[in-house]
Amino acid sequence: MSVRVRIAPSPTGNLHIGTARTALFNWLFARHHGGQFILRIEDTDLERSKPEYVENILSGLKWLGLDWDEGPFFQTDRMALYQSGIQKLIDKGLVYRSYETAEELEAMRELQKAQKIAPRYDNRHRHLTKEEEERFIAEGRQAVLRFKIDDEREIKWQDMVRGEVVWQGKDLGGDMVIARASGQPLYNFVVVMDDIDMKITHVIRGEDHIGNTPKQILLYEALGAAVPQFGHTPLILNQAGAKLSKRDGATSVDDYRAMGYLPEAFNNYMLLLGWSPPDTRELYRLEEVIPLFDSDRINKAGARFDRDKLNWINSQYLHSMATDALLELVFPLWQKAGYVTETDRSDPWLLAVLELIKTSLTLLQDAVTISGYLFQDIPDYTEEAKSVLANDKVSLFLQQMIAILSDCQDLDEAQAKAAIEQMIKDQGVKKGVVMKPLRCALTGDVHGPDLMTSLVLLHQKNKAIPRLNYVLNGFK
RNA sequence: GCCCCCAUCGUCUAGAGGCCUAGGACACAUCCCUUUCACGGAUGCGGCACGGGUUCGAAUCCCGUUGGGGGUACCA
Repeated sequence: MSVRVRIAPSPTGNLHIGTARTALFNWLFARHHGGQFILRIEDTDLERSKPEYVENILSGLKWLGLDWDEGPFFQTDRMALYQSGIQKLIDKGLVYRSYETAEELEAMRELQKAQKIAPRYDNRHRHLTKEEEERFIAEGRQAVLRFKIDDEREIKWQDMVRGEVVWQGKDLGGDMVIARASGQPLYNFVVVMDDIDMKITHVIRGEDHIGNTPKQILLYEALGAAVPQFGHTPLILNQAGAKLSKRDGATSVDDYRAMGYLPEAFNNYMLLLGWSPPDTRELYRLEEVIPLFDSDRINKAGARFDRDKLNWINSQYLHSMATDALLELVFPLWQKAGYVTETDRSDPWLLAVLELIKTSLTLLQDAVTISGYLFQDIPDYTEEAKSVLANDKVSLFLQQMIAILSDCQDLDEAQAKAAIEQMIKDQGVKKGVVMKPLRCALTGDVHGPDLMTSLVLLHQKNKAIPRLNYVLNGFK
């Protein structure tokens, strides 16, 4: 039987990192086994589901390159299916109508809490007499549908990640509601109906679902369907070691996209959070892990999300990226910063700029901040740079540089270097004595990318001489 | 409270009883490269939660303790 897995996000928020990693694992599992990866939108919670979140989830998965083979399916389109399932369970006598009010259930739980026993539904309406039921109806009560759970049952499964997991029926919280009075079916039931209908063979999901699994297994049995394989992945934790929540700042894939992470890098990082390759290599593109990926190397313990490591991976991808491909990504950012316009797109000078700053990048956005001095007419001079330029001898170097540059419009790096070496020799000073003020005058800062290349690039755009003059004229 | 899951450097992890004097990566520190900042390279720092077993031998198996996490809905 061919492998069929799914990712089933709920559109109650933007694509969450945890969902994205579950999607990644499912996608890899499907690709590894030559199976199908299905996308299903779990929008049965009418109050919290929003169309814009559906959009966000779809675009996020696409951005990551996690293409799906079937779907997206929407649960709200499949109500007829759920109705038939409910009818089936009614016919089998496995569900019953339950008439408690919210207040009654609340009171029940309060009492249980006071008695220090586990809060659970006490199955009080499981065996209602006809008279009792009629009385509730006469009172105008609405009934939910509850699925009977046998307290004596022991449920066990062989988890793909954790091995054997055993659950006692009595710990499942009593008979479970599978549909509201309105007829709206609820999560645990709907998931099972869909997974049966979509012939899902392996359910790989977060550990937070582990307690749902025994309930769902019972539903599979009740519906006379084969139980799929389950695998519960560890959770992604925040810095404090707790489940990632909205309060932890950046938790959606979108946030990371906006911050300047590459999808390849983000995938690579998520992969390493909870899965480990068979050797010590850390950098993998998706296609490369397909042959390697399987559930047996998924870790059991939760993993903290570590920005330092993500940053390092992102920088590795950025540094090794082809410069023209990188330009495609950086150009819009430069445009936004006002550094370039559409007509500059094919300017080879831009490639040279990227070539220069590439190894300094951690985030895509760094390409804007780091390259700013090359695009401005006159850079912003830092206080530190100004104090370097305050030295008397500086003007001599700057004037000599102007002379060299004026003589040679298409100066190259070797020539520039030779000229400076000559200058150093003539003056009998150390290299830094010349380089430092020159850097400050040309770039406005004491630090930055290679000075020779910067000089050439600036001169090509006729920005070098004006800057030197600007400094010589007392920053005017 | 109850149930479930988990436990190796600060973080992510390798480790399936002897290959472990516990390996790799990030971070951190130092050095090299270098006009600077980065990049790159080298070195270093740093860990098997604890207590009992089992075994000739345990990071690895078992039990307990502790710690952490998840769940406990007419949410998903």
